[in-house]
Amino acid sequence: MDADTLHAKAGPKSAGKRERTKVQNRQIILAAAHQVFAELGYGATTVRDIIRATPLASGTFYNYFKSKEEVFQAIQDESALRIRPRLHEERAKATTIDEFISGTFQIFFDYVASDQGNFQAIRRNTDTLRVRMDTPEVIAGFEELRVDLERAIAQGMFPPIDADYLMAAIVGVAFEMAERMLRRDRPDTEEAARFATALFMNGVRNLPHVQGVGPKAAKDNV
Amino acid sequence: MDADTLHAKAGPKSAGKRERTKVQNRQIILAAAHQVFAELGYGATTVRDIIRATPLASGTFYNYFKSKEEVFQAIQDESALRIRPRLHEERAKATTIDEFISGTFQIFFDYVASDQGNFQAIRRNTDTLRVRMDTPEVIAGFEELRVDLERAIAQGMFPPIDADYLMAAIVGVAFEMAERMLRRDRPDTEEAARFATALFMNGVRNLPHVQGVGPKAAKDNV
Amino acid sequence: MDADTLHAKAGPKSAGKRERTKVQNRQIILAAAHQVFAELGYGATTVRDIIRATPLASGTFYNYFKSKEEVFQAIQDESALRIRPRLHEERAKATTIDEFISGTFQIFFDYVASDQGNFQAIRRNTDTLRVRMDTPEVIAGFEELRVDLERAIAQGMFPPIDADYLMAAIVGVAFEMAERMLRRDRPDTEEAARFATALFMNGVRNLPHVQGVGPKAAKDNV
Amino acid sequence: MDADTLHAKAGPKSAGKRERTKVQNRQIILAAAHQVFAELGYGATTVRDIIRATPLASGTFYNYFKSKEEVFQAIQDESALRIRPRLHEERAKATTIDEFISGTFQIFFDYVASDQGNFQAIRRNTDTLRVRMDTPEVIAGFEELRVDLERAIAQGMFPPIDADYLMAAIVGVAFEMAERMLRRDRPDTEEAARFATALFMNGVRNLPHVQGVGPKAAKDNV
DNA sequence: GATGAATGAGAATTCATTCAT
DNA sequence: TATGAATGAATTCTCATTCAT
Repeated sequence: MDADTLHAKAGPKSAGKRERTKVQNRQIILAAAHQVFAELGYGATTVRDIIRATPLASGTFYNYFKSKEEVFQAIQDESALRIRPRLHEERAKATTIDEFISGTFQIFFDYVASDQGNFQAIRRNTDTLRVRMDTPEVIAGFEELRVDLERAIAQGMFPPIDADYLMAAIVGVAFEMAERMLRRDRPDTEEAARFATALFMNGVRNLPHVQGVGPKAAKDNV
Repeated sequence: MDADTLHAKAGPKSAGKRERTKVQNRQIILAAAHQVFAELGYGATTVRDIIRATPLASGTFYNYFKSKEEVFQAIQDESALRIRPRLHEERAKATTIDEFISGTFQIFFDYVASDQGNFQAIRRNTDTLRVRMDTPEVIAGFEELRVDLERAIAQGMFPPIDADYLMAAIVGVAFEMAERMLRRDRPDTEEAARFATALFMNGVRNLPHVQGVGPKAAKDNV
Repeated sequence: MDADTLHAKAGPKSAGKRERTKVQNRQIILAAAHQVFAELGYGATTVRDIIRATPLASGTFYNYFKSKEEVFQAIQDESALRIRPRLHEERAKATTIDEFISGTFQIFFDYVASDQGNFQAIRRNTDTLRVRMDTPEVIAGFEELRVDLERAIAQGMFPPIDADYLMAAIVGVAFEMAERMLRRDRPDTEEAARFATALFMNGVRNLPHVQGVGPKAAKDNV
Repeated sequence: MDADTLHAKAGPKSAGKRERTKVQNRQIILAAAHQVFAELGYGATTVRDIIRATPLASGTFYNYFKSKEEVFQAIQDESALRIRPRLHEERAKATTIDEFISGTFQIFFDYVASDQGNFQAIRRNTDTLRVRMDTPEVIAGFEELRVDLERAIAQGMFPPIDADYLMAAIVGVAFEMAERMLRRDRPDTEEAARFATALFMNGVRNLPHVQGVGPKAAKDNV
């Protein structure tokens, strides 16, 4: 008999053991799925693999998700849900293009670096190079960026350019660079943000110079 | 023992028959795999799927390839052989960053827009549109880019920048913009290439201007 | 602890509440099972199906019944209680074979034609129409017939004929004709009962004559 | 190396070992399904049960049938296919109602008795009282009976009665009585045919009399 | 009593691969 | 070499039932 049982009437905040176990199990499954996706790649992992990485019974999985695709989408959604407010807030504060762009990349790379498991589960795949499912939350995140861009254009911060393509370019660079960044020995989010920002601000010819043609770590992991 | 086999023994003239059949079967399998990868994506396709898309018997598959991984590799090799000339020709002509970048995007967007079989747009659930990019051909194309990029830096055409990140940026923009482009009513590969090239050459502030805040087509297809 | 439970403890007046809920739940389960058996057929329905058709929790089911077999039995028992009066009334009035036979068919065809919920017509594949007869009520109905028939023979209303075969013949005709009847445009239970009764009373040569070789409706629905 | 291999070119009749094994396996599965349906009833048997009653691997089942329903239908079809010509031939020879009716029942009951496994598999069910799937062949058999009846009516052998209902009545009596007959200690097909014929010729009051109210065997098996 | 999540046995089905023909 | 049926491990998913709350 634990504390909760003793104080079952303490208030609405004590959700009850049942409720807590449910939330816990969902997290257990999501964490296990992370792990397995990151190890085997999305295409190669089976529901069994996920269950095996869990102390739960096979049937329990299906109390929470209908398929591995659904777990995957849940992971994506949670991710998008966590980062979206931060990105939006940062962009809202921006008064110049530079702030808008650099803020977006910095927040994104920081998030990715702090939540490696999540991002790697989504992006790193041994067999297929890219699997990205557009869950409602992810799409919403893209849309939010586009709306923010259109607002910035309307306000005159940006010139009247193709917001749809610019959104795509930002998203593409963010995701693809994030993946590369995580493969490096010591991911440096500021370096990545600086690179991306410089590219968007001044183009290829004004990117920061480096020693040699590229980082060693990258070569090993093509 | 079928007619072909019987003929093969009829005389020295048809001695090449067997050889030709072997080559043909290999091509049949590769073509089928090509098709199926494009439809289902590499991760989701099974050897059975490939065999089913073939007039051949299941056992025959194993006379040519050990697994779908091996077919994948073969397609990559063959497609690299086919794509390389186009890429090489274009990039070999490039003497400036501008030509290099614009050539790359133009080729890629043209390729995506024209090669229907490879880049089937598939709708998932209700509102999500994804484009299959995990196809041997595409991956080979990116590897090409990577190699060329490193060469260009080594030759001094590009400043000594982070080639790994630059490749990622190009790939990300290419991918993501391609998807957006395909959603538009009448995909305009030159417009897309112009946009991407301008971004990489001069940054956000010098992108081509448009009427209104964004193209109409994009709005319809969110 | 919900409102009902709280009320139950409010005072002596609602002391019967719990009892009433128990009876209600039993009825809820029986009604749901009734429905589901009619839809899926007895063989194909699972306990889960029954629970799903209920607002109750799965565990609750087992407070009332041990298995679907037990629910089946309970429905049979209850329906026998409900049907018996009608059957009894009709057959009790019968003093002749004719009345017995015609009463039986008339009741059965009326029952089938009227009780929509129980006798769902199901289409299999493309062209096959079947009528659900594997429902507790129907089975109970046939058992009734069997008992009554044996009683009638024992009472001397029928000659000492093979009751087992006669029961089989009546059941077979009832089943098969009922299905045919339901396929017709406007099922006419009296016509069907007249036909069956005439057959059993006087044989094929004295069946009611019709225009043409067969009813139009029947032809349309083969 | 068996005879077939040695004489592989003997002619089209020697189907080759592969072909023979295929036919054999199909028969093995059908026979096992018979057996299991008869033992457990259609509703309760699983594909696994059928496979278990077979020396074959689980996957092999699916080379032949997609589900237990399909096996069931195959059994029915084979059955119907075997008996239909005999029934038709007999009815074609008939010049009187009596011959038509008695021929039909006699052939049917003989067939059922000689092929008990088959019929029981189809009809005897512990859980649901009746499962009969109308496969194309079975439907064709019913239709054939109806056509024969309509022809007989047109020829004046039968009076102008409802052929559809009469067909249903004959089918119902045949199936239901057959089931009862098989449950008896020593199935007597002539007795059954006599009973059914007498019923259809002269009605209930002229059925053959028996000692007691019914056979002992029947009582045990209700 | 009511609840409904957990359980894990077991059912349906697919898979890659082999091998006799 | 081509064939394609056989294999049985592996996978997805459902089920009846239990039991802590």
